Amino acid sequence: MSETYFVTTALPYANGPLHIGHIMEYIQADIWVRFLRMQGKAVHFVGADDAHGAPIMLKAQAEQITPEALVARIGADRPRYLEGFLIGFDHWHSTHSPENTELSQDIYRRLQAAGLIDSRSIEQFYDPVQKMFLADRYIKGECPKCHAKDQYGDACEVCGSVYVPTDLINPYSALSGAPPVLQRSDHFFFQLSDPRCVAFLRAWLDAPGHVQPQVANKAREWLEGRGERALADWDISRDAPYFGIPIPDAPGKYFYVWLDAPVGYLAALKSYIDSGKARARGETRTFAQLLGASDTRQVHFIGKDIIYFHTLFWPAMLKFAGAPYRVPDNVHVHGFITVSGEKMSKSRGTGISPLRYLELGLNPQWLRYYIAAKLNANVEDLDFNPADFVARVNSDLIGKYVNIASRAAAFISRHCNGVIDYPGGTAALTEQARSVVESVGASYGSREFGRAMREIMGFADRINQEFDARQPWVLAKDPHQREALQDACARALYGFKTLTCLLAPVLPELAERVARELFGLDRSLTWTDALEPPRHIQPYRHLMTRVEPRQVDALLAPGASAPAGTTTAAPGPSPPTAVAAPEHISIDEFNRVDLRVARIVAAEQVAGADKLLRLTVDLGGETRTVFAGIKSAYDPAALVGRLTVVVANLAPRKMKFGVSEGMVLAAGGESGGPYLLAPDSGARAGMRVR
RNA sequence: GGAAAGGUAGCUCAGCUGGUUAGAGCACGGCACUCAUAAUGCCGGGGUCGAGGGUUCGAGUCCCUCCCUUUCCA
Repeated sequence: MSETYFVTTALPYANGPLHIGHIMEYIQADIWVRFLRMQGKAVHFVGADDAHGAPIMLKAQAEQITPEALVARIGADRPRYLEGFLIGFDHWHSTHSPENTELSQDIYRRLQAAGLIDSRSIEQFYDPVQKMFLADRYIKGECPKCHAKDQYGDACEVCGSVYVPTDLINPYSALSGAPPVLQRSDHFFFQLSDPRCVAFLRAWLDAPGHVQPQVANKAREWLEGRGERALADWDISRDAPYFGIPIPDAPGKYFYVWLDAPVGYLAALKSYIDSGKARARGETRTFAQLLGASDTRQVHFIGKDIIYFHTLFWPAMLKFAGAPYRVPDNVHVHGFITVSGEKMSKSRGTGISPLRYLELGLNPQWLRYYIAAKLNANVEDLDFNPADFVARVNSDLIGKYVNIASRAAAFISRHCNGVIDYPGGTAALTEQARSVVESVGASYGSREFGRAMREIMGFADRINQEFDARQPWVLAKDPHQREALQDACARALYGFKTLTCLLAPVLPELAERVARELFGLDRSLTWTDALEPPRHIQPYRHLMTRVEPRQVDALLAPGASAPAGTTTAAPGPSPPTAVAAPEHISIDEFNRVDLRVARIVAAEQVAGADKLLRLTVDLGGETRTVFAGIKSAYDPAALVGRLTVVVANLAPRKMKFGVSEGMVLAAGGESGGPYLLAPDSGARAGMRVR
């Protein structure tokens, strides 16, 4: 029996919608998976939401909902993206699940039994207002080196120095603004520095094929670090309150999110199998049997930012947890995607919104092809260049590939009644195609998709050249030349079928249509179909349209990267479309509005006002009084501590109850409201909103 | 600061262990063709292969130095 592949992609954090970087990774993995399947391999391809951790807990808190509700809302959005880009996960799960709890705790217990879990008392900053320990990123203060203000607890963004939070001068909690206090607590550590772990990881990294050479080098650097850079044990516990999985026999302690996140790969597989879905697709083994089988291949696709976790912690955890857990067979690392050479940034709103791409009606296969054409097996960044995208897709897919069917099929339908015959025989053609098929297969297998696309398009070029040389449009005018016409078109259509098989992993929908509509098959194409000459066709129907530069312009239009409704897809009636869209304003006009993140430090009823609350807001050092008409929807006590957005340069307005020095932003309409705006966790009072 | 990856035609990229006049696609110019939702074919212009040294009979390809870009240092 041949191998069974268990393939995963990195789990997206469940605090926001998927971005183009996620989609690129999924497309990469999906192409690889589809290729394996076309070759008849068994593949289980699963994903899940990474649902735990402090950021999700805090974001939920800010929105006044439970973390479960937040995670469920985000999770409900995933299928739109995955189906939209034709990403064929067999199953999508969540790390906030019974399976993940069970597996994480089981792995932990096994590591404990192996003597690799250690407990130590550590001293850490604690927020007395929020009543929780603070991760480095939630502590700010003055840089001990260059004395820049408001720097994070781990590193200074101004001078670049690295330190620990306790080095900060005048530290304060980014959550409450209160000065944090040092407090002791027992933490659990996974002893990565144990000689057994180090020896194992060394061997694992040295064995060829597990990871790309550059990745192994990077991991070895960490592994062999000396002195300050020495490999440290891994703090895997967090104290309550924490949204996570409880640590067995340790009340008030939870697994650090990065412990249970990769276990989510296994939880997704287990859920897929236990739910019966896998059985329905022919997988009869149990979770443990499948994982433990010697011919199973566990493969993870990840981005270069999380190499550390996937090449050190994760293999070591699995190794020392023991059977049936298996050490990853491959960790495939890719680079980032940039847009016009610029790094994608959620905060700056650059990048491409996948949802908007779909909403604008762009064909997902265009993007799949473009990404495939630029992807290789190295850890290199990939640039999305709009003009290049249009040129590449139109010229390769429409001009070269689809055009072959379009120009040859009409003759066969018109003059040969749809029957394809090969007066010149097919042996030579098949031989010619075979070398391409083998070469492209090798490229797909090694994830050299760019090379595969070049090889495929080179073949398409040759088919067009030959077709041209035979001048079938001339032959068609002479009834005595039917055989020559037949042969010319048959060769082109055979080539087209081969091309379609080779492109099927990238263009699954198109390949499906070609198989059924053009060649009249009642099944999907497989890899061996590439060398099977077609014998008849049905009338040609146009297969794919060109990309209009206009569409790409719309995709990249300012503000396009953050479509409304992605994170707040509230059910119920959609906003009244009758509201006239305001006239366009220039970016300069928009920039005149000084929007700021503000922390509500006090909120109180206003005597004599039936709609207003008096809010005291902190704009990052500056305190303002703002009156807001949100009394009907909010209890003042519940507002204290929340972050929201205010117009900071609104002219002060004298009201009956005092002067309002700004305006709080809230959404509302016929269906309800007002709903106060809340920034994502990580935003801080005083930040400019743009 | 340390490290990694990259810097090849206007754009996006190929160029394996060093070997004849450095390639492709797109874009551009010309020609041909008209079957194809103007698609296709042929020809052509265009590169001191980031800069400077070195090794070699010979370097885009190896070594050193420097410059630039991106990223990582949990």
